[in-house]
Amino acid sequence: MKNKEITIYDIAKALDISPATVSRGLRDHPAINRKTKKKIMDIAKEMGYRSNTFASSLRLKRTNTIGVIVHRLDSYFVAQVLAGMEKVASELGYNLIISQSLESMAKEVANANTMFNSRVDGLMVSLAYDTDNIEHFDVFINKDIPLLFFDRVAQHKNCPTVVIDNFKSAYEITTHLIEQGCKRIAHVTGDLKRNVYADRFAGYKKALEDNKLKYSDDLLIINYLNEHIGHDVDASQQLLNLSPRPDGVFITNDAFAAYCMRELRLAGVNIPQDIAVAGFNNDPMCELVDPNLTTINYPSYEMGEVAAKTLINHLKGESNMLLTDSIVLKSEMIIRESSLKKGL
Amino acid sequence: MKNKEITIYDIAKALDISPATVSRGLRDHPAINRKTKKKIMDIAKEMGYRSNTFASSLRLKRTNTIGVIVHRLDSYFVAQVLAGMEKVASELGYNLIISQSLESMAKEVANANTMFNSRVDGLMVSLAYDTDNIEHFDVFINKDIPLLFFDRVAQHKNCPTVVIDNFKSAYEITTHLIEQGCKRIAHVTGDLKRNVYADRFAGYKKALEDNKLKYSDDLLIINYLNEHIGHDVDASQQLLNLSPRPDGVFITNDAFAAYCMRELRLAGVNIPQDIAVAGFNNDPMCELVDPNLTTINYPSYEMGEVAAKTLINHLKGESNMLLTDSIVLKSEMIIRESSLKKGL
DNA sequence: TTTGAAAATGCAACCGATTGTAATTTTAAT
DNA sequence: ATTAAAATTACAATCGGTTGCATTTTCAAA
Repeated sequence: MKNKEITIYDIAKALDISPATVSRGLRDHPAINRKTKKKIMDIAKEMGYRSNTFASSLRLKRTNTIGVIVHRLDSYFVAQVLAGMEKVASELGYNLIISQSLESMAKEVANANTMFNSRVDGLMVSLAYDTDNIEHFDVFINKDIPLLFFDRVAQHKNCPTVVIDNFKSAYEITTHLIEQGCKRIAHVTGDLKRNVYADRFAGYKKALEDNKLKYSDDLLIINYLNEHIGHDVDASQQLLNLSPRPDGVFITNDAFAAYCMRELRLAGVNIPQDIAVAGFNNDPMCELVDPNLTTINYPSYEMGEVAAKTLINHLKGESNMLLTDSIVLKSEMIIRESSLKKGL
Repeated sequence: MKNKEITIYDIAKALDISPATVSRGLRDHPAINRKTKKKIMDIAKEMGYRSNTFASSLRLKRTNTIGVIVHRLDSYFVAQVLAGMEKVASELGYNLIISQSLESMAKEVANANTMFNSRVDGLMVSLAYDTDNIEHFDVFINKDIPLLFFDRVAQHKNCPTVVIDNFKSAYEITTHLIEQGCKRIAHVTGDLKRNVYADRFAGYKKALEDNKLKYSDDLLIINYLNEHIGHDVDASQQLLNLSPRPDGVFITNDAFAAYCMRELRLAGVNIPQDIAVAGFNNDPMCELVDPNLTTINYPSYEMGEVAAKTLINHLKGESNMLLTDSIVLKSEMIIRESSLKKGL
């Protein structure tokens, strides 16, 4: 008895009206009389009715569900973005299905397929570390399922992106290091296939140029930016082995910057006197490490909100996101001790 | 044209057989001839068929979807648990719907309702900070939708739990502090409504007793354990204001312990000489702060795997989780500098 | 009271996969 | 070649909500 689900047919029978009327009444259709609606609503609540989403989805061919693929859940930035997305989605009546690629393109492909088979109404993606082609998203494009990239984006027809100006932020923070007296600034970053890293690298390089500092390839250290990774020959060793040693370093990820700072200090390096350090993201960790980490604050929660809002407005037909190429959010530098060679 | 979905009827027509045979063939039903199956599979792939989950769910009354409610996504521990769950779930053909309560019971109730309306086949929950009754999960129990708690659990009829032995771990780490010479050990923890905090408190207290140290209520500091919270009168201030000052503190959350360590050091306290500090969880942050943080390692990924496996095996009828009261995973102390007053 | 338009409701088909049971075909034994 | 048993396949109803169109009801104007 307790497992009996109430359907619109049960309600129809109880009120001696047709299921069609019940259906319309529940969805506030204008053709249904006010009083009838009231009766339907009341008895629906009383009987504990809940709409069967499958029946509805089957008929309507939509799911009110949005897929999200992120590189990893275990990241302050990602968690914030998801929180923003979830808030907007739940307000607007959408569910979120979340999966992580764990920085692997193979898993990303698998996730995309799962999302496709789950028939999400739309998809939001931040690419994995090593994704070097995005054909696995073609199925969405081909079926006109709206697709949006955020943060780690790719150019793809009909796909708007939500990003920050990585070039500008990197330029700004590199300039800050230079202003603090750094003459030889290293750059630790991720695979340059990803826009975020490529753009930051470009900004870093431009700042050096504009300040007549020479760039050389040995200053560029490509790393997986994962602080949990094995402690073999890693970025911090490479930094220490540079000759002459750098007097500043711009690391495009706070968690990894924190890890590097620890290694540098273990090697007897003073921060910021010997080497000034700047990170990226404004992870709360910045204020927990010693010295506190200079970084770029990233509007992560807002990025999630904007992405979700854009996609859902498009789904609801309230705006056409295909007309948008990209949405760029504001970001800002936050100066802390790790870069202050000469004070503020 | 490109939006045309292939159904089993299309396949049936193409092969001039019945849809029923196609359905059975696709699902590898034993009554279907090997060759017929092959033909069906081949043409299905060729035509780009994908099963319509709604039609299937509507008919079968299940969704192959499991709900997860966590207190917050932005936590190393939670992210690890989710990763473990996701791995198991995707291997066994289940999708995950994830939502966060943000430590608010109201949001947890809303999430539970959403999950219920999404008709998840099962639900896994780690309770919010301030949840003080769990009636919002009754609907699941009443409909025989399996429910499982992990980490922050509650006693509820027919709900197995997956946990670690918080009492034992707390006892162990408190004893360690005592062995290091601490005589007056404070305890910073969360709301004692939550089992994890209550059990750890009990373990801490028992360790004091067994070592003839006296406990008094002023040593107990209840806090929201959120390192992002406002910097007003918080736990670290309370610690500093204790008189006499404690010489050790056991904080039940690494992120917050790191935050406290920073505040203590800013106040001129030497760690571990003046105050030894121990945390809980083995967040990677432990190795990034200075000094490195002594803690309890928590098998988070495995906890996710075990929880998901337990629930799914139950759903598949391969085992009956209702016979299980709780599954306790191993945890272990990791000693680092923050507690080593006298070395190892 | 009649009438016609507007408002409200009902009918019935449809969405696509599943499954008990009936019907057909194949296989093997007589 | 006959036939019963076994192996395959087909039929048709079902899951619950939605919607175009037909039908009925309401209500005000004639």
